[in-house]
Amino acid sequence: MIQAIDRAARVLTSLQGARHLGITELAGILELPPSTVHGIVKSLQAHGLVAKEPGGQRYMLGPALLKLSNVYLDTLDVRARAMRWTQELARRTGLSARLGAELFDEVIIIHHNRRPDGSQQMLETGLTIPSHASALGKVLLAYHPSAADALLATPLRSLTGDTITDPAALRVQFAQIVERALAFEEDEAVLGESSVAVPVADRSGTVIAAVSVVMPSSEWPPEAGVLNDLRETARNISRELGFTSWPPAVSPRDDD
Amino acid sequence: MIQAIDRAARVLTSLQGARHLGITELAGILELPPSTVHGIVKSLQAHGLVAKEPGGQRYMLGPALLKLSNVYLDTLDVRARAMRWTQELARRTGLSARLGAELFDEVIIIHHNRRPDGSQQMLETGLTIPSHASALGKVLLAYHPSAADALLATPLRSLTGDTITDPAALRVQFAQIVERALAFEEDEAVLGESSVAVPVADRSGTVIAAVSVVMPSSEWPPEAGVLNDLRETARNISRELGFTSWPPAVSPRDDD
DNA sequence: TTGCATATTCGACATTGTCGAAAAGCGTTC
DNA sequence: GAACGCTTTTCGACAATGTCGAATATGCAA
Repeated sequence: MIQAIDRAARVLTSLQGARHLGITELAGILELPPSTVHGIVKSLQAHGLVAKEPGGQRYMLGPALLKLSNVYLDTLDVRARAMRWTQELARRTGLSARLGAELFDEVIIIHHNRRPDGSQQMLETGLTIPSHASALGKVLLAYHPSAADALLATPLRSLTGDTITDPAALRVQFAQIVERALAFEEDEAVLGESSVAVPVADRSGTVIAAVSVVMPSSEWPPEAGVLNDLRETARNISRELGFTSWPPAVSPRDDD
Repeated sequence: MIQAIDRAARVLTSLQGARHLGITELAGILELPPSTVHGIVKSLQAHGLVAKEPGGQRYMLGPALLKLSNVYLDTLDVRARAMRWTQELARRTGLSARLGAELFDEVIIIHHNRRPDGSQQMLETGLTIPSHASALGKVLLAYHPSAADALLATPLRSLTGDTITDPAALRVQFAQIVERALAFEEDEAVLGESSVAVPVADRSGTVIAAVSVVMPSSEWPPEAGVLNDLRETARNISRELGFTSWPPAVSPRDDD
């Protein structure tokens, strides 16, 4: 691990949390001398990864990140394949559909279809949810034991009163998830919101993403038709990616 | 400029261009030994800025960029203020509206409202356009002379047959743009598409963004009403940002 | 204007990244 | 099915590079 790059990435992460920070504040967070931090920030700024806030002496994240992330989304094969299927899923179920991928101990939403009723809904692409509190995340963890082991070895944060933070309880769920290729979550991330998720596998059989539908907890549990639509969606996407032997199995991974 | 960070950023830029690259390919592009590149890529990967492509030995941009860029958009004060005004602009004019900011020699679209007719339109947020070929970009250059000087000192790329690549011609336009607080572009970026843009200034009077409406070239030129709506929009956003003495003037900048 | 806090510059030092060489994987060909 | 060639990955000595203290400049507040 190259120190300078590690520090640069930590600068970005700090700005991700705090939005606007001066050199001294950053130096405090990173426990480094201000002059060192200054050199790092200037280097990032030269590439547009960090920008000086207009009319201030503090720094914020830079526009180059937006361009990079746009290309990132374009690069994702799963996303391109999944889009038409999730749209159909949202249409058939009348619910909002999400496609999520693993980002360390969180799930990041890489595509989203609003529920068709047209109610005002925010743009969710790019949002992250702690894996243990979401159906998407539980799917990804269930099929990625080494990540699950690492996560369960740390204390888990509770987001609502209903978030499951007990490692043993989660392990039981993971086993059931793999067995049924289906994960649930009731009010565990957001009160009043529940979801169901299924795995998406690529040609090698590795689970690389998950699809979910989100519904008001008042409509819980989902009808059997919804579960079938969801399963079909994941199956269709996986098939497009070259995976045919549904359901997927837990596969050992390199993790490198 | 810290060398390691510069190299890391160049890795990201290379992946932005090529989507998928192996260590050897990257080493070729950056003109560095593969072992050096490997160290850099691994460091970026540890922070999710780069990821190994599923089932391959090449690398691509990573999901952490999406999270960072989402926070970037959230931190932009202009964007938050502008959204309701551009929506109104799109509604009144029946055209698609854009909000753009400077990213080196390009404009990056930080917000977008589709034209209300509901035709299928792609998501433009995050797209970049060479500044000299867009109305948004020409506004930003006209109010940022040092950037304009730097850009005009380099050869300009032609995107369509109508792209203006002559520095002298552009300088003439810049003068007119500042005078009228209005920039035009006819088929200069995309054939069949033309646009008009106006500056957005912050409390200090610095032009930090631009708003535009895009229309089919067949509807060119825009009616006076459109120009008025556009001007009003920019004025309202600027006022929300604390700038009152419309129109903005070219202001000297630190550029640091 | 003065004073304080923060950002920025500079340069000597030694920590840190670099890069050649060697090893390990992977895919492909014969 | 085994051996080749290509690419990725590991390792460690060297010196180039980043680091950080001190000094300076800048900006904000009183």
